[in-house]
Amino acid sequence: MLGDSAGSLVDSLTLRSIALPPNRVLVSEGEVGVGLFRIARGWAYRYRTSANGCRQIIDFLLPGEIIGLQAALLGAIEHSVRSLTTLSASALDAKLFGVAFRSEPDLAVRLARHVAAEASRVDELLTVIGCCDAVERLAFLMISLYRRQSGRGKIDPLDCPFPLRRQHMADALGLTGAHINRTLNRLRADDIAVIHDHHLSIRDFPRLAALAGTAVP
Amino acid sequence: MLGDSAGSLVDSLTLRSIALPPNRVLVSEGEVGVGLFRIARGWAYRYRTSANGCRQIIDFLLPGEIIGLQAALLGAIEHSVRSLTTLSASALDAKLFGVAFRSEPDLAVRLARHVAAEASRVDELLTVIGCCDAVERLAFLMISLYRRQSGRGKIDPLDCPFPLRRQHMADALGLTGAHINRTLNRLRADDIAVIHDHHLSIRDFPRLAALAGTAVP
DNA sequence: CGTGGGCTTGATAGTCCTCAAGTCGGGTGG
DNA sequence: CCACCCGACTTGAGGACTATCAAGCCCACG
Repeated sequence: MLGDSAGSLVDSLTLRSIALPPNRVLVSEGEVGVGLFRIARGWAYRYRTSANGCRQIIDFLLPGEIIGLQAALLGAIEHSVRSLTTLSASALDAKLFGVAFRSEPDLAVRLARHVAAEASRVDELLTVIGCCDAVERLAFLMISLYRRQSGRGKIDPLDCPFPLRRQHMADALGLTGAHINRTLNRLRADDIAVIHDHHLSIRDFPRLAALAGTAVP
Repeated sequence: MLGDSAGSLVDSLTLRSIALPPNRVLVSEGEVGVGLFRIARGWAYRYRTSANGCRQIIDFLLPGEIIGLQAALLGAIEHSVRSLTTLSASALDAKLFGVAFRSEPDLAVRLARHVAAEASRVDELLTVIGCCDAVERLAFLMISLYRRQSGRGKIDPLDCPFPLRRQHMADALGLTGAHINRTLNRLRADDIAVIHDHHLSIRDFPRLAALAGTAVP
């Protein structure tokens, strides 16, 4: 997500590498010394826990992306982050900000753009949850994660890794695991898309895209 | 929302002032020459239209806040903005960014923080819509808009302007106008909060805050 | 081989939507 | 000044979608 030229500076601020098994906490809501990481391999997700105990997944984080930017800017952190798969990441020095904003305006712009792009994705998810039914929500999640992976090249056409459990999809889309299951069944019965063995196979891209409410490109 | 020292630079980049009646478009989804505004008086809101024609209000924008930051950072704009009330705002020069990020790191940080704060509000709204029922959603919206106004001082305790129509609340919370109405009735019957004549009166702050899932401070 | 977690499925119930009719108030034109 | 009209609000009845709860299944793992 960050361009090449930024890589060198980011690399120079790398403190240490970490490796995590799936489902471990990276950052916990309310922490003060906020962590800043860059994902090398694996997926993570960002979530909040509502007062009634229910979890809302806000965004998924893929390799190359940065964890904790929003938190570092705001000082306090309002969400938690967990590994979704086995994860390896590098911890970055928080003074990346001081450096970036003072002496590297291009990197600063890039970081700000990263925050804005993340925000735009959340806007989109909010719109889908607020406006769409279960089939459309699931279609959106599939198309969205498929595109984010294909954007980084080397993706089999119409097939990509999809490491989410039923419960992750449910918590991301404001549904229950049971209903996710029924909805997946419908998508499979209609021969639109199938999730099997942690892989997504898109059988009918145009129809899936139409359900997701996105253009076909 | 921006500190005083930033004001001078922001002011120096003011191009012209505009005034709008309620319910007018400021920025339209998909535009290229993106506008950047700072609200002087009145409220606006930011929304997206989903493929099925339904509208999702993503955030409300109050006096002092900046419209179009996310859009300016990303180049393309993914949402629309409308005036909620009579609105006056100043248009800012888009080269604010070039200037800010190159020669005014403090302002750059502040702008980035503004984007992050907006993003955090959207995260929160997403969590509420994904996890909570109608009463809790409405309570959240009330507390949230009450706090944003009281944060800027001079607010009658437990009473504040609330210029939203039923349909605005519905579109912000993923409900329908009819159900908003029934839910408002319940909050009034339980003597928790009342909306009357575009004003919100909080009758029982602790219970409203509990429903909203926020601490009482 | 037992155990636990994730997945699957059914029956039932609740929340919220849809649609439609009726009310109210403010603005406009005669 | 009054009649009219339109938009916003209100309320009811019925139905759709999704949640809840519970049970059974399967596989990986100890």
